Amino acid sequence: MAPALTALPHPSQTKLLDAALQVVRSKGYAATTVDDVCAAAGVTKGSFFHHFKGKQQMVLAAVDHWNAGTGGLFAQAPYQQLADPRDRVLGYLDFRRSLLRGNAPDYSCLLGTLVQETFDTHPQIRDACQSGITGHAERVAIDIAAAKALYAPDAPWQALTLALFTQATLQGAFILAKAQGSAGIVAQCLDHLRQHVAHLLGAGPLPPTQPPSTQPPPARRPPPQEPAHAVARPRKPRKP
Amino acid sequence: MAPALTALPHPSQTKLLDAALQVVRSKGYAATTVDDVCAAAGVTKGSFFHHFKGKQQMVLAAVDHWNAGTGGLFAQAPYQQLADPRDRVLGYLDFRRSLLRGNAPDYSCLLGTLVQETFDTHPQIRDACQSGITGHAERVAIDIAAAKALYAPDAPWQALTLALFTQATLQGAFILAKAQGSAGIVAQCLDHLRQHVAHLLGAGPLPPTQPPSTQPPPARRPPPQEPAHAVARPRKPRKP
DNA sequence: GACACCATACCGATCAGTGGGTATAAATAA
DNA sequence: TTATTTATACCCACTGATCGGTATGGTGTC
Repeated sequence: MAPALTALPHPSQTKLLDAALQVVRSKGYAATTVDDVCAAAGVTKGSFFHHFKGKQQMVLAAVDHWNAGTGGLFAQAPYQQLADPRDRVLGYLDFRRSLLRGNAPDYSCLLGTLVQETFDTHPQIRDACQSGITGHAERVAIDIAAAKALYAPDAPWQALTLALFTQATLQGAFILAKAQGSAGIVAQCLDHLRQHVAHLLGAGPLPPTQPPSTQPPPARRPPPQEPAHAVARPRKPRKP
Repeated sequence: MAPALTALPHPSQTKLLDAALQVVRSKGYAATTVDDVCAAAGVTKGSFFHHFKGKQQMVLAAVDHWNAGTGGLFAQAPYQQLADPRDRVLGYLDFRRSLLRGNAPDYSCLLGTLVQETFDTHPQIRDACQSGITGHAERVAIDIAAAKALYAPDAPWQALTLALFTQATLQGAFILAKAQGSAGIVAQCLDHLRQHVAHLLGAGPLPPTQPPSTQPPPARRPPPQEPAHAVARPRKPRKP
């Protein structure tokens, strides 16, 4: 399906989808009511059912909306400019860390939240989440595979499996962050993840680009030394 | 027959709690109805509300029931008999792998499923899950700390943080398993996790207890005794 | 007036929870 | 011994509220 020249989405529709991203990540799918989404978007139910066939179809559209947003976010991220694929892989993890602002509904993943409670009851939602997660992992795996070819060509592990491992760790870290009400655990998991990935890719314990920064108590930002590295404050998570 | 000081739970109550573990892990908290649990337990609603004050209180009791069950499971596990704490840590990960039988509702974690959709709306449930997850991680961290004292006393990482990292990876792997309808990804994540932990604890790439067995493509669980689920597709297309 | 968009009242289904009843058995009174 | 009370466990019909979805009508714009 190529929506190249299809109608530009109406502002109300975008407001509803943005609201859905926030509400669903806060309350889950089943507990999210249509009225919740309408209230968060500032529109009425009539508008909702004008733009969407029903709740499930709206959530499927929200998954596409999410994939489009995150896809653009990572495609534009500064780490993509790094020449060395290993630097891009580690830069990806550091970029993930830089996104940890606000509360769990702001930085956690819509797809992981959704699939958890719908995998057995809503096959379409499950499949949409599955393809979103796998698609993202495959994009990460491209850089991993390039780095592996350079630095660990004979290692027995697979690039896609390592990419899925990073996604699993992030998804699980979001769960722990929700449980303890703090994003600190996500940063600590990213520390371990970075160390493991760096080790698999032949980087020393102190990588050439930056120290791994395994400080348990706080979640401090690692100061990058890359040139074109402005403050990564993009526009993925919406709403306060 | 002198009963214990604490009243022995009635069989119907235990049946309801066991049913709740299964149903909640399948459908999540909000989508689980009291009638669902009663039907799965083979009792009626009257019995349900005789034993529990309401749905939320029943789930809180189910969390305790879960913690008691898993606590006993890990306390009795054979790896606990190993003398070397590092062997116990790696044995714990291998034991987690051995639990991957059946479908996602059978091997995934109640606490992670619950906290994902209740952390913002049901603080009591969130706190119960948080203490359950943290308590389990702290028990794992005891062996990790002992192994670290033996094999990596000066390493900069913390035992509890590594234990939480293992929990995050498992929780996230469960999410991916739900998305792709297969437990293979959990086994692959456990391979990576085992390698990272072994590396941090100074163990060689080939551990002494068992090979890591990184089969990349299918990673199907070999059907042990059950000839039942040759095809893991018993999904019921529930009406949205 | 044709159409996209939005507002509001309403409907039908669902579900947590209740009210009120039965069954059984142990303890207690006769 | 028999009768009565008490307590636990259980069942079922019902209800009040909620929520997804609909019906209908209004408003602006081409």
